[in-house]
Amino acid sequence: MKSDCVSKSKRMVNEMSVITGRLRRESVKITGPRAAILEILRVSPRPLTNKQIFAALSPQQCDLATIYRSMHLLEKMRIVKRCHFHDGAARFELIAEGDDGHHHHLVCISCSEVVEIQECFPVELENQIAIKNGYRGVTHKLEFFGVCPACQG
Amino acid sequence: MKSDCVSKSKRMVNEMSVITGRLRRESVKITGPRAAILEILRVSPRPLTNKQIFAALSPQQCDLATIYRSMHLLEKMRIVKRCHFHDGAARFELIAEGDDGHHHHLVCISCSEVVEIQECFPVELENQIAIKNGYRGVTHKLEFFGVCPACQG
DNA sequence: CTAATTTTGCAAATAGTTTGCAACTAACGT
DNA sequence: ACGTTAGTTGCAAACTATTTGCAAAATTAG
Repeated sequence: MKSDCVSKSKRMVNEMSVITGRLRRESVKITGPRAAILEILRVSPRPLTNKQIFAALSPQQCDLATIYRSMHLLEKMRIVKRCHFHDGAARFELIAEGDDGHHHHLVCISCSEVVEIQECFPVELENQIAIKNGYRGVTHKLEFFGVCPACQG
Repeated sequence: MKSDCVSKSKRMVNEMSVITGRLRRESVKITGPRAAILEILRVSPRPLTNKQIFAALSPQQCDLATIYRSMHLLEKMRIVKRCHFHDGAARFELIAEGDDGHHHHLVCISCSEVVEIQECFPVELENQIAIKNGYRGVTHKLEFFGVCPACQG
């Protein structure tokens, strides 16, 4: 039995072998760039922009265009989730296997610190909205913004 | 008393005179481009991108850059609200005088039809989130996405 | 009407993202 | 281990949204 006693966080579930298994299953090649990108995301405590991922890679480990292409692929495979903090750049974070990746963030408008939020928009209310308007397959995008403790003057 | 019996919608409150009054009060000049832009927004049933506003104007009534600048100004003055449907371009809609402009949208992922939604994320829940994380001045951005009645195969 | 000041048009600069294409490589079968 | 082959990558160029410098033009106060 492992002596590793890191708290059972989402990150523990995202073992590289689990992810690469999923890739293989869908006959997506596990290349150097992809492994490197996934490793960056795996250890990041917050969603990253493509540029941030690029910067986190060892010098020229892969092209920025490859990161963009990888994120599209991983997003389609539901391995990463795209989120928008409305500063112009998309951000990505790993979705744990088995998790639907649906959660939200609280972002500091001053220092950009990001907290993952478990609370969600009430399902019944969302259903009501869908029914009232005749829409099907309704989902939502929700992000919170405020000033973090450290940035409160 | 007016015989006009259009339903008392948000649009009725946005009389041009009311808006120009606000501009004058803050010594912002009422120029041709600004009046034209505001008129476009006033009659639009949905938020518009800068490019859509530009297209809606009479041929070369104003430059695209002027629209961008105007939207920044109007946003700062809280005359328009910026919203994001996550398709790469910001959209803007008029905020009625007295209204805080806080509401959300339900967007069809197929035809982009937009419905304005009155339901909102529960305040108590938002407060809980703020307190739990020590954040101040917490607000949120929320948009719904689904398939509208007309697009349901 | 004129001065003072703001605003605009135009063009060029940014920033994020996408794409064509030839060179490259992981994965599979042998 | 080795070649085949389809999926991938790097590079550069193209695109889209947005911003900005600056001289010319327009609004408003007096």
